Amino acid sequence: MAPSQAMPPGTARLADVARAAGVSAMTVSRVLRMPGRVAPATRARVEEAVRALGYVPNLVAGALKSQRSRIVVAIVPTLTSAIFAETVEGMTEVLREQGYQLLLANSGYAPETEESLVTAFLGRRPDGMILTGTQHTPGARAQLRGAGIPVVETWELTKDPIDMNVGFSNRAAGRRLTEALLARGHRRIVFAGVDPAFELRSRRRAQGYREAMRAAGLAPAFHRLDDADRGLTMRSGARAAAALTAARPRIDAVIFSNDFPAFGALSECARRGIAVPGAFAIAGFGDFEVAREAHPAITTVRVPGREMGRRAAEMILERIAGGAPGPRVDLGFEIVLRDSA
Amino acid sequence: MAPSQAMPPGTARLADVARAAGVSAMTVSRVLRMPGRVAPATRARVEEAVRALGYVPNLVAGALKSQRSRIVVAIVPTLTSAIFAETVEGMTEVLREQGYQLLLANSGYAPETEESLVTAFLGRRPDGMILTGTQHTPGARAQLRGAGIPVVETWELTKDPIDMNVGFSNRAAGRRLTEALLARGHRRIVFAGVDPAFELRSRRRAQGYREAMRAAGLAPAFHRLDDADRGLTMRSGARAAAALTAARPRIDAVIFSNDFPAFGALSECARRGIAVPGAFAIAGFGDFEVAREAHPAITTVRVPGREMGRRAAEMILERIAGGAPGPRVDLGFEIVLRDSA
DNA sequence: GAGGACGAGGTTATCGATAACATCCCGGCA
DNA sequence: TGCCGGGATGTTATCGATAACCTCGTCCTC
Repeated sequence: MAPSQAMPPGTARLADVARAAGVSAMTVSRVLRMPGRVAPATRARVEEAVRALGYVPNLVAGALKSQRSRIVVAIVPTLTSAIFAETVEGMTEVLREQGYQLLLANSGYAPETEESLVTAFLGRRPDGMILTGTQHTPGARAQLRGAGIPVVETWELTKDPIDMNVGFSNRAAGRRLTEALLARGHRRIVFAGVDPAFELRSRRRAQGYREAMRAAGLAPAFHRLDDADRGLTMRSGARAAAALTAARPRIDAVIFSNDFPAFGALSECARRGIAVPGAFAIAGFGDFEVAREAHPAITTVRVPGREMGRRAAEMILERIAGGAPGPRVDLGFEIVLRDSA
Repeated sequence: MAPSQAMPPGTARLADVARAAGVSAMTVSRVLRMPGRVAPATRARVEEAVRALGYVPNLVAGALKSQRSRIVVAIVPTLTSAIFAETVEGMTEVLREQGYQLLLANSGYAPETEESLVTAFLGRRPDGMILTGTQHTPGARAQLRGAGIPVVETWELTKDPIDMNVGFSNRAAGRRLTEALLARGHRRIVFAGVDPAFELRSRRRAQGYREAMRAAGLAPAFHRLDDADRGLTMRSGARAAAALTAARPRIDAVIFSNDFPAFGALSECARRGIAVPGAFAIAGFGDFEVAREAHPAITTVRVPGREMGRRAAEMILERIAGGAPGPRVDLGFEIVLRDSA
């Protein structure tokens, strides 16, 4: 008979399978979770019954009794930035192998939204939580500390993590990129980013930039991108280029806090017939595909997006398994010199 | 006393709150879910107790008893394509307002992976499921039909949906875009997409393209993008441009099944000094930001990514609430003529 | 041949909330 | 005055699985 004849959802329960196989419910449960501990003949009978009934274990019930939900929560600022999407994919890859599932939400870069998401998700009793950045409300921190589950903060390094931390130094990246531009002979270099009050990561990069400029005896300058929604758009970069290429005295180079506005600026220069990097050099951040494929290709910083997701998930799983991974992992970054600066 | 003093996770239960407030557990439950049915004075006492104990309702237990998980599952091919990410964001926006949460996974474009995800997720007893595309294994379809939950298939239209369907006609979009290029005087037009065996949506677009070509008395031609991982990359478009611009007789225009390879092709032409659209016209699909911001800007098809996500979520919620939304919603598309073709 | 170690499987008692039903109390109306 | 209706709250019985504990053989060892 067909495994999935019409049946009201959740019709088959563990007990039904047990009856069909002539064993106890516990034995069925064991077959499903620890097949090694059941005699082969019994196991075969149970597996057959599972198949015949189209039984799908109710993980909700299992989670309640066992106090392990096999769910990990991830909160990212946005999914539409390819870079966070990669981090999320990295997480799902690792979690899926271990039978864990990912509950996802985006905070829209707002810590208050993040806090309310944390509250709501904690109700699911997740086995772990992965956050983006280290900027969280005191309420969110308190709840997470109190929840007693492994927590990983990603995309930045901090000395005071809620629990664990995997990322890279945005500040060092900003500094090194600036130094690279200085080495190429640029002097009047501007940093363009969103309102630093909102985006800590971008602020850190700007900070590194400033250090490098000052160390070279030059004056740092910040240009604020006018992204209403804080999502870093190409358009905002184009507008920035329009403004900055007109500045006098002439600006040599602009470092954007993200490859998208950097690309927008590059395009704007193409439209205006401004030579890049000859008349105006451009650098970005993130090493998205568009930076590699643009013409000229964009100098940028490669960051370990997917790897951060994988490591974060691995750290959570290791802790669940009873291990004690180091609290802080620096995955580094890489300056990628291309033609645009 | 502080709301969140150190406490073993999940310490406070409904019963604890009830005791602290001097009421029964049921009353606390009512305050949380149907505040209107509790006398104001009682409600205030309960709310105070909730706050004092830092109580977070255990949704796992609630889901088990009530048979409503307030979870909706979404399966997308990939998150790294900005377009699916937008769809997912649309879903989370709508679901969050109603207290629902999104369980997410990516199938990597593989129907078999999708099926195993469906099985795994069904164990969570979700209240609804949203899939991408209409190409699913028989096993997945059977499970979903049998699960008795609302299901929405997105990004395509089908006459035989598992349950509900929201999308647009990829075929009509392909046809209309081709017609637009024909109207602009292009004759030798090639369609470039990934292996049609894998990506039904792209195949449908190619089909529309073929229809338009034949209707104009022209021979259609397909160029296969060599994307190993089926993720549509800019790089593959660049390689395609390298090959196609060398073809003799000359090719007038190429329609890419996605804006990313279209952009890659555009860049490759810039590198080679080939005039676009003069010597080689390029069109894409999706209306991603890069299409709008590239120079020249890319002619493409705007598709309602976010809106599909929102509508899919709304349809699920409406069904849960007892309504019966129409089974099929066509959100249309829009041809966006720009400079590249 | 007794002791016991171990493998296989069963029993029992929850996990924490909520649906369904029961109770109580009070005001209004005949 | 007595009865009824309904708002406010309490009681009871699960939802479906699993941790922890227990039983029963079997086979090995000294």
